[in-house]
Amino acid sequence: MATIYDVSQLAGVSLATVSRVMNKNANVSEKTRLKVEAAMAQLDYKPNTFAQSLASNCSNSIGVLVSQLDGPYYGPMMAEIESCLRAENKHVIIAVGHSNAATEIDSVDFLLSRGCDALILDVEAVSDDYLIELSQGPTPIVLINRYIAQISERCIYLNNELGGYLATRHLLDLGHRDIAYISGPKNKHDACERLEGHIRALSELQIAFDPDLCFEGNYKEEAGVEAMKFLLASGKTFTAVVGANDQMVSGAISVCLEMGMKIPEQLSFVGYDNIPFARYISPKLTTINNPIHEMGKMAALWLLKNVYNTDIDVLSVFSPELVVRGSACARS
Amino acid sequence: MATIYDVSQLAGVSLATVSRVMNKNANVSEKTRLKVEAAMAQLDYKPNTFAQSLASNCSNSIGVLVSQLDGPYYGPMMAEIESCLRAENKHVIIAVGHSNAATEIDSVDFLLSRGCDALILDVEAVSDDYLIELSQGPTPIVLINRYIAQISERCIYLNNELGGYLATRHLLDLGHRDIAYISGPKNKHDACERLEGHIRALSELQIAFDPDLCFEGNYKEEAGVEAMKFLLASGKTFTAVVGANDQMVSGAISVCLEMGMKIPEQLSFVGYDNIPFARYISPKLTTINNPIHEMGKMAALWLLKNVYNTDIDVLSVFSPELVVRGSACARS
DNA sequence: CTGTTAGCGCGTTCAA
DNA sequence: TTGAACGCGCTAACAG
Repeated sequence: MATIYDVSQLAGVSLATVSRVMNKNANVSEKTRLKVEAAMAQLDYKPNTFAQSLASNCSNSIGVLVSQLDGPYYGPMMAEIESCLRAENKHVIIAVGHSNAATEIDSVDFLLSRGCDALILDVEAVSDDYLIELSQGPTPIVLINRYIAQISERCIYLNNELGGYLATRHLLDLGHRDIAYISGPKNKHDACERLEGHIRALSELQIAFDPDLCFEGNYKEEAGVEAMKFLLASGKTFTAVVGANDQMVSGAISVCLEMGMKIPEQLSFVGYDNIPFARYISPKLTTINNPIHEMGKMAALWLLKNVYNTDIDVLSVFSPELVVRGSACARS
Repeated sequence: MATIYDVSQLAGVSLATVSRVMNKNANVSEKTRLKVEAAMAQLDYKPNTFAQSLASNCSNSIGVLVSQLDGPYYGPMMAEIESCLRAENKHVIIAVGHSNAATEIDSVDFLLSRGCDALILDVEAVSDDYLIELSQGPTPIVLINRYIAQISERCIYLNNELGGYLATRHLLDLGHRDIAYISGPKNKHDACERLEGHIRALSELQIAFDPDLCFEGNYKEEAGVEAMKFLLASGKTFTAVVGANDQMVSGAISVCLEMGMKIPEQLSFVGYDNIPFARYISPKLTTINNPIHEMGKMAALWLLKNVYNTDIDVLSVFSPELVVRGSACARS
């Protein structure tokens, strides 16, 4: 493997000059620059990134911590992050937190020990205080899907409460009054916020929230089937159900269909997230769009701008939006 | 940040000794080892991975190149790879190839330039020759989802032809004789192999393959809807359709459902891959299980064993298997 | 605009 | 079993 030294010899210049042409910025005369570039090409020279990192204390790597890698949710986000960063020749190191505080902290340490220049975190179990303290450390962080007032400028966040509100509001507008709710795990911020939105929509029409009509699931399909079975067995009346994410709704719908129910005629459903599959499920899911890939993009661009001083525009904010498809209809 | 030097001072030993206790193997007396460990703890010492990599020429990082990150397919694989590698304190750097030769090659170069100790590649567009040559380079590679005879020991591979055979065979066994096929892109190995399996099953019963009953899609849901529209409009008779992956089948089913058709009574479907969502689609997909996450695991373990000499057992081989659910029934 | 010279933090001989 | 010394490949002052 050719080193910077070999290049400098071949080009007849010093190490420093070679280093200068590599790192653009400095002033090098056209002539010597061409000489050096020719030498680099001839030797097929590739800089050693470890040496660069050691000397410059910059690794050009970003750590990305997500709570899971399987499931339909994080793929689009990772894809955006990778492509934005890659375009600037940064690389991404991944870690998975499994929504578990110990694992999340361990993952952060892992990423930090790997010398990441910055971290993109989608963490759920860890405390606000931990994150605030972390944000004061030497490595910049950006939070996805979480809002902490003290470090709000580092939070890339969707208004989950509003999304929950919109979902339920849609059903209310369609005439439904008895609306069941399949919640995400109560220990997750987004799950609580979505539920709050649901309750707010209800209260606008003076409808009391009925805890018996609410089932707490874990965001997976299987929880949706459990929830539906529970709700159906409860003997309670309801003409619509809101799910805290599309996966649970799809699980819930599957049990209804299996029982021969007509969806949405007999029961309306509204989901949340608008995962790619939502439009190919039958019936097509009416849901709340969660622009998770855009949030990934924004996180990446934010870092490019604030950590690497790249000259780019960071996107503006975004809001949850209702996507009307076929899983909810007017109350008969 | 404390360095090895600080630790050596505090412990009253030399740099080399500290280095020795970090890298276990060497002989250090119990007494001095404890002294050093105490010093490391007191200083909260964390080794600088760049310096380690530079000096040892080993980065403890594995590059993983997949063709896409969104979609239901690669998530489970990435999850397995991350967890296996992470357990051994290796980290994974990701890159996306987008099934495009230039991008794939660029990604490999990118990963290589990042000093990865080894590469896990899921590439489709690049030639066999390129991969064979790459495998002779200094950085070990493992191929997922691809078989190249000359480097077979580095290929982690599912028998796609057999899977295609099983899918069609199942429909044949159910009495179907006119079977449409929604193929993946013909420039992808797995797509061709699956189709070959389909044709073999057909030929076992002396049924000629009818090109008019075959539509080439791009593995996405949307291609499934296009395919279905095309097949329905063709005027050809068929009672069943095999899709080269679950996503296209779900797209295809969605158009049938929208037209009011009864699935599977009027038309049977068999998919491929058994993506997590397959069991929550309505009707639940009969499909071919593709143990992609196990392949990811195997790739990771193989590297641990062969590159890092970790003492672990590598999994045995696996085969595609039919998963019977509700999207295909006997011909009426 | 270019060259010289120190490090960056650690692994690894080679002696002792 | 331990320590001294060198080198990994590159960046960043500082001089000129």
